[in-house]
Amino acid sequence: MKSFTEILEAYSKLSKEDTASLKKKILIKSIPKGTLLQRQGDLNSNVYYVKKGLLRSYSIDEKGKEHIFLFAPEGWTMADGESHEKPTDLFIETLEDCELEILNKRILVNEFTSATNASEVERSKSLLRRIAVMQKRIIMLMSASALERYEHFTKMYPQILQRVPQKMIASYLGITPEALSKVKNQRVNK
Amino acid sequence: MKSFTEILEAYSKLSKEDTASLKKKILIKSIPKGTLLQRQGDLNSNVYYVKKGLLRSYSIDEKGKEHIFLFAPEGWTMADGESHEKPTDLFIETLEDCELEILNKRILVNEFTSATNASEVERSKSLLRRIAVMQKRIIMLMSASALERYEHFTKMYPQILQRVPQKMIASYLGITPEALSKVKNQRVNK
DNA sequence: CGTGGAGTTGAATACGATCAACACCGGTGG
DNA sequence: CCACCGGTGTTGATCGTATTCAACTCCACG
Repeated sequence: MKSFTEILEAYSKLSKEDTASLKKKILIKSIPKGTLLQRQGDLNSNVYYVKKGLLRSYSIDEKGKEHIFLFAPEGWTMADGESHEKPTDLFIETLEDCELEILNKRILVNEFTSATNASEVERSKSLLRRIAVMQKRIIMLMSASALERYEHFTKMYPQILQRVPQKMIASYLGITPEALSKVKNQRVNK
Repeated sequence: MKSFTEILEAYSKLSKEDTASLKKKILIKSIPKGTLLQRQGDLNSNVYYVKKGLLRSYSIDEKGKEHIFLFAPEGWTMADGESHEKPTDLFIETLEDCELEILNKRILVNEFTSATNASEVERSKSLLRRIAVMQKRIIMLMSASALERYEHFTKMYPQILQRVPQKMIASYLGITPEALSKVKNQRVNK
């Protein structure tokens, strides 16, 4: 995975001024072990490229349990949040002393969108949305019981619920059809 | 979510010739319920935009079990595979009679990369790689036991294994620290 | 030293998987 | 028109895996 500056250097078609101005906005920082870089609910998140050290991102569910979402060792980038407008879902923390390249997401989006074309922006947005959906799914699979997953699904995708056989819902939720059938009964008895 | 043609129409900065040539390559097809559009291991995959109907993507694990990865109703796009060079991980199937916009991935990549700048291509690639990782993680969470997840982790991320406390590995795998400890014992007794 | 976090072990429990039997259609062919 | 069939969903009994809770060891670090 290439670092921000490497990407910028590989830039062939962006103008020199754009490249230079964006490059100025990348912070390079040394940050000690155990620092919280971002917390759940933060607006205005950053993107981190790990030059040295190790990061983790994690969420804390309603029951107070931590779920690690991703480790990012040297050469990886860590980011969270579909857009720079919505609050983040994850905490990001240094697990070792780190050297990081830090790029503010709002700046990233603004600079890039002005320097590039509409279709690519659209494409990126759609990929980011997809990532956000998958991220929520992973947290769900790690933290929620069969019942909770089902209730979440019914809320999120009522239109799909009525159009596919139950066993496929079960398969999507990661449980057996029998388990789903039983879970639905528990549910009406409340 | 915008359809391919809508995106193309929103295009402001791509040249007219590029837009027109790409537009020609989008197939619009009606496809009956129950058709397999793509199977696990296919090369040369497509991207599908659902104008009408419903798609599902799923994988089949070593034990022969199906796991639904995603439903795509009207207005969603369905795609799989990090790049057009690697074999796909998923089956894609129509669950209803569908009307689809179909765009070949290789064509998409070739046209776009020639018409856009290096940094955006780099950015897209990095997002696609991230999606591929998450996709594998979801399949893993749905299909693998604690032991299998741990063994997979040790193979994939040996460098991380030695740098973080075990309870964090457990948290990443979606199991309790106690369970991980027990799983490791089972393991040496073989 | 002594204290607290990390890891291990064991016992009891809970949750979902598996297996088997059965009810309920919806469609097909006799 | 009805009988049959396969697929879907339900229910119950049993089993297995992971969770929970508690006790204990072992360091690392003050």
